[in-house]
Amino acid sequence: MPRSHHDTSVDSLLVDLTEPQRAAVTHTDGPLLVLAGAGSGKTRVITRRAAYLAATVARPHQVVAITFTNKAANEMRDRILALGAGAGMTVCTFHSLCARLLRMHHDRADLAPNYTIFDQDDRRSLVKQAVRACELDPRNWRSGHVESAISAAKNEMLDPRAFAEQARGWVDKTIAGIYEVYERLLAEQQGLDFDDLLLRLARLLQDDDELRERLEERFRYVLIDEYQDTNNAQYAIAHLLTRERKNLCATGDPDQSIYGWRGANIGNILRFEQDHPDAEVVRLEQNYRSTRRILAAAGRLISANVNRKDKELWTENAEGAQVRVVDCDDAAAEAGYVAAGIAEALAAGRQPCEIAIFYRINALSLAPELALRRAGIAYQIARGQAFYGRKEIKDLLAYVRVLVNPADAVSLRRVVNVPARGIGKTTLARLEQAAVEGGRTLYEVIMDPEARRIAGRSAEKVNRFAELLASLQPLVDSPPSEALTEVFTRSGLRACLLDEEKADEVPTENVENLIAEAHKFETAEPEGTLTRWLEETSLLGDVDTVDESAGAVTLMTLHAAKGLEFPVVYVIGLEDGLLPFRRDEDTPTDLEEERRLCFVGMTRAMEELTLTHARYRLRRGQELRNVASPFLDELPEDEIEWLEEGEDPPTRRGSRAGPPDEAPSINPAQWRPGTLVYHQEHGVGRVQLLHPGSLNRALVVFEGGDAENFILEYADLTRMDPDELD
DNA sequence: CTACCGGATTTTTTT
DNA sequence: AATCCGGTAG
Repeated sequence: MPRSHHDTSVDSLLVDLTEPQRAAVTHTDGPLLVLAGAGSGKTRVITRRAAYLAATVARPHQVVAITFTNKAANEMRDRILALGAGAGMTVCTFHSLCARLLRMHHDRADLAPNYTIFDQDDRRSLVKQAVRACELDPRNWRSGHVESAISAAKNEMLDPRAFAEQARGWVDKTIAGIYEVYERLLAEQQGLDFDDLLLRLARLLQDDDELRERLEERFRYVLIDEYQDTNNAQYAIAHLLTRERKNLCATGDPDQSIYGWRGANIGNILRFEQDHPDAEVVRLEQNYRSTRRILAAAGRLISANVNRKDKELWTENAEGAQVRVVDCDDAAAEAGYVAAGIAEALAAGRQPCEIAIFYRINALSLAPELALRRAGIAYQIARGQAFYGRKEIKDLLAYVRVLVNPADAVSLRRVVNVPARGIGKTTLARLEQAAVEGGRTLYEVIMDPEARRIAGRSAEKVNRFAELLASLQPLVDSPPSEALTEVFTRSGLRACLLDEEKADEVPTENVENLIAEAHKFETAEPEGTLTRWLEETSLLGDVDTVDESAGAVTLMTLHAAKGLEFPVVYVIGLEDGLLPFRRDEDTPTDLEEERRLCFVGMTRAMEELTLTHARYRLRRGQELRNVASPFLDELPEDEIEWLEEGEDPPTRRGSRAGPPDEAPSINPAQWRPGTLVYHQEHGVGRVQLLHPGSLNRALVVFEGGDAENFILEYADLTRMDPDELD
């Protein structure tokens, strides 16, 4: 390639950058900290810099860029490729980098090559097992607390012994015991939990100088995004990988640190300059994303944080509309307001993918979902985990996991009697006992014709199960989609689902979608093994499933929203106790982190931002009076427009424009006592009583004798003509 | 061994 | 409200 051509392409990487952006991009060797405010073009800088490195001082494969989510990684990879440099660059999340390196160097890490990644559920079940093994009452040692204690310990890079040593009270000492057993169980099953992925790689790099040097040689330039949300293990990895060359580029924003609760250490970014006295520091404070008013509101909010480096974002963007703050009666009214506003925006020409709804907790998605459905507006929820958490999906995955890693007893136990094949608790307990006594895995015991006699009357059933497993085993070398399809049929899962399908064909569809996903994986990675696919699947995050091209409004938690942007944003549930969140009176809240979370949500908005609050909200089944979030009082009045729901809501002002409009308005005349209705779950019923009001409520009694109160505007009730009966 | 019932606990946020 | 667990009955 002629030299001049080369130079032009490098120039084109710089030509449209501002001075600080260019400084960040062209800094090649030595530590670099990019303090990038929200919307300051950080991704642009990272991608340009990666491409610049690959075009000047490094080969693409010597650059590794680490992001927070897979979605961010994919986008970044695409953008770098689009710049014409960087095929072969490593762009991935911390977790997937760790998973891959540990797999590659399993021998040095003292791991089985086919180790499996244990997710939250698996971890829970192992913790429970550990609690039982310690002869503690599972009711007093609720897994939630123990799990987070163990996770915290791992984030601090404390092994069970170190944890026991620093344990103060009796509670911690007991947890140390559980931790130890948990680790043993995990090791027996060749499993690593999410925290282990980081911890084990950090330890490996610490202990194995030769490997560390090899990896340093390979990854000469390390870029880490969202550095404010790294935990101690990630911090250690970052520094171990850059020990000789110090080519560590960290980008982030202390004001967007929102993962303290899972061990993220905001100190990592605040200390960067002390860690690296020779570091170049670039500040990006011009915002290209939001209108002036949105930025002013968000900036005022975040300035209320005391523990904070002062920083002022500015923009040359238009002033824009005022930020709307809306008081609503209850969650339904709030959702109705949001849905109506969205309908109007769509009517005005907005695309659905330009609109997002954020909330503090997942439970808040329910009301908006309902309202959007009633309004005929397509939406998607960023909740990838939920899909993989489905029963039928987990069951199928468990079979596949057993193929990949027969030592995985959590999965084996899950499938041993799914579909029901007459191997119950007693039999399983006997088999497990035999396993413990013989120092073998549960799988080995099941497969061993001798030991199987232990099963007594159920021996024949265990026999057949063993044969099934043996016959499935060869599928481990098949392409993932094929393995899944075969397992689905031969395990009897498919028949079982079809059997139950009478009313519900969704589970089968879900499995089909899973297989389709596997197909996609094979296309992208033709050499991809089942093991790799499983790995990728277990490391999928919630945001990773959102699809801009889906033509749908996006709903997600504030945490998931980090790094994204939308022209139109609604943040709902701005109530004291919800945002800022308060679990209960004696669990302290990190108010500053909550405020940063709110800040993150607000700064996702490019043009229109609406914050809503409901005076009454259902919490744990009870309706509670809620006070508006103190954060709302911290906003600058000039930039805010306060609205009462119903005062001048953006309801049908162009009444016929917009999508099929079955919006939350019903004709009360169509409803009277005696009206026949159909409900998905309860079947056919008859309206008994009506309570008209701003929302029409109705008491419905169903054929089965069930009686339910519904809000007609939102309930999934279909009116029936009398002659439709029978 | 399965099926069902009542009580307890849950979710705050996630790779 | 919904799920999950343990216990009991069949």
